[in-house]
Amino acid sequence: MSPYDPSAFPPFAVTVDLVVLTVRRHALCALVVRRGEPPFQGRWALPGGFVRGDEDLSAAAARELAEETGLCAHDPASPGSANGAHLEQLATYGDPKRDPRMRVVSVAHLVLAPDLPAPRAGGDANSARWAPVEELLARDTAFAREDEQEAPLAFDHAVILADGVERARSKIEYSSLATAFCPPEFTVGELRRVYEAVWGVALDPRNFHRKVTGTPGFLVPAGGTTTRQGGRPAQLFRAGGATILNPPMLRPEV
Amino acid sequence: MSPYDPSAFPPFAVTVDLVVLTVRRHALCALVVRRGEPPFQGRWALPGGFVRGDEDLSAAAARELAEETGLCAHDPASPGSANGAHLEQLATYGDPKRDPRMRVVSVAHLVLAPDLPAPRAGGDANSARWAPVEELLARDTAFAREDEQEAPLAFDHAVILADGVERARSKIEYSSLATAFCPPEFTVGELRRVYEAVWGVALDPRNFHRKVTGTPGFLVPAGGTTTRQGGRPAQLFRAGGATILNPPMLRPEV
DNA sequence: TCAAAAGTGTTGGGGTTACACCCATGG
DNA sequence: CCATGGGTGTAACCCCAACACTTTTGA
Repeated sequence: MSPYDPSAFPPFAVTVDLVVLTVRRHALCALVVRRGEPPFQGRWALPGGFVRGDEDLSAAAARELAEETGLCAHDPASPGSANGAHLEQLATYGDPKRDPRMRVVSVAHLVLAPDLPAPRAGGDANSARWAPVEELLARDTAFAREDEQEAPLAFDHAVILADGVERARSKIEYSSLATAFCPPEFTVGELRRVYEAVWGVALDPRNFHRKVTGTPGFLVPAGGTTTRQGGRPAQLFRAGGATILNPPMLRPEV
Repeated sequence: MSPYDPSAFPPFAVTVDLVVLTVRRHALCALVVRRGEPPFQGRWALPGGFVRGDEDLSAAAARELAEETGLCAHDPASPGSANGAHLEQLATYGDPKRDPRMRVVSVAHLVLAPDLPAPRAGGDANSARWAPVEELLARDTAFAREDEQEAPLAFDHAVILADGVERARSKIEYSSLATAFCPPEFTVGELRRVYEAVWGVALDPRNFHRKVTGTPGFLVPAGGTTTRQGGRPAQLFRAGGATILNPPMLRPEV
């Protein structure tokens, strides 16, 4: 049996699905789109689509991201343009029955973006929204056996979303990834509120300040101050070159 | 354009590749097989194969593992049989040109196994071996532009291997995964030598002992002692129920 | 003046490092 | 007896949690 023989292997459809996270109104939110076709018609789902025949996986993810949000992805592996959100591969989901139509293997990607204007989904603003993660995942469990319409996300997207959220939660512990949720210039307090929203905990502002300003390369002063959060003016920072945090930021144990 | 239309998406071949790691003679080793066919005929490659049409990704990885090594995989997600090696999904590689024959997306998996008798590759012992990862990855860079025959692993397998090794190196920091490299019963010294081999560093035996025995749930006494390492008899342990280590094991910085 | 947020100083405790020291076996 | 690895004790040190306290703005 030659490896060139097309009958030697079954054909698969390959897609990318996106877990796009942001922090809005002190809550961790994910981008979801409403499905216009069966299966799961009218239900919310993660954005995504087919990988093209000549396209790399990360390129497909970046393309879908641009199509759905207008965001410009910044894959650390292939340093792209600025203004970019963080993009990384998350995991691959290939259960034979995950799509009732055919055999689909989906390579999920994780995107972390600063707070943005309302999303657009191919120009249709009604069919895309930022939803609090807590709501999406709680609905998954609590409403599962009640109302089919209020049930989980389409396909296995609740699992993918949960995996993406968990990845984000652990990765901001030991990396500077939390700055991907912030605008280019931000204050220490704004960065702290990112951690608090993603982890769902309260952090001591004084110790947090010492920690992040005392880690070399994490933050660099941007030269100005702002009072947009009220109170005493706060120094503005940009993300520094450091990508890993050692020692890590400690997450309080609930 | 209906999603049911087969012409709406290009067909892909989907494979699993395995990064199977073990510790032999105080060195971290990976399982490689010799390719019998072009492309890369005669070169070493990671074991792997096509995913079947009705098969889950982790099931395909476990099947390939059994076929190549006789190992029984123990996927934490789907608790299987005992005697099992640790198996987890690593990452997915889908560059359009990674296989010159056709469009292949490979879902790489990471396997951690205790030291084993010489591997068998479909009964052919000559075509499979444990190779020190240092050698496999050094050859990748040092010999790349000299002798084509001594060049890197086939396809993009050097990258996949490097990613798998990096995953293993970081994961033993904050999890009890290092015990997957040990036989069912092992001593603290044997576990320490696993860490030393994977990280390529020397650890203080006294502090290591205190650390692992002082972490609740990491190790449970198995009730006996052994002198197989020489010196004073050492207590035997089994892996405890704890899977995450908090605080983590600290890796000395080079 | 007061509330709110930004910062700094200080103290106590847990965990790690480095190393002195003892224990138990095989050769 | 001595080399080898196993295991305990201890002091210095680093980092973090907790919290008192000062600074600087807007309302």
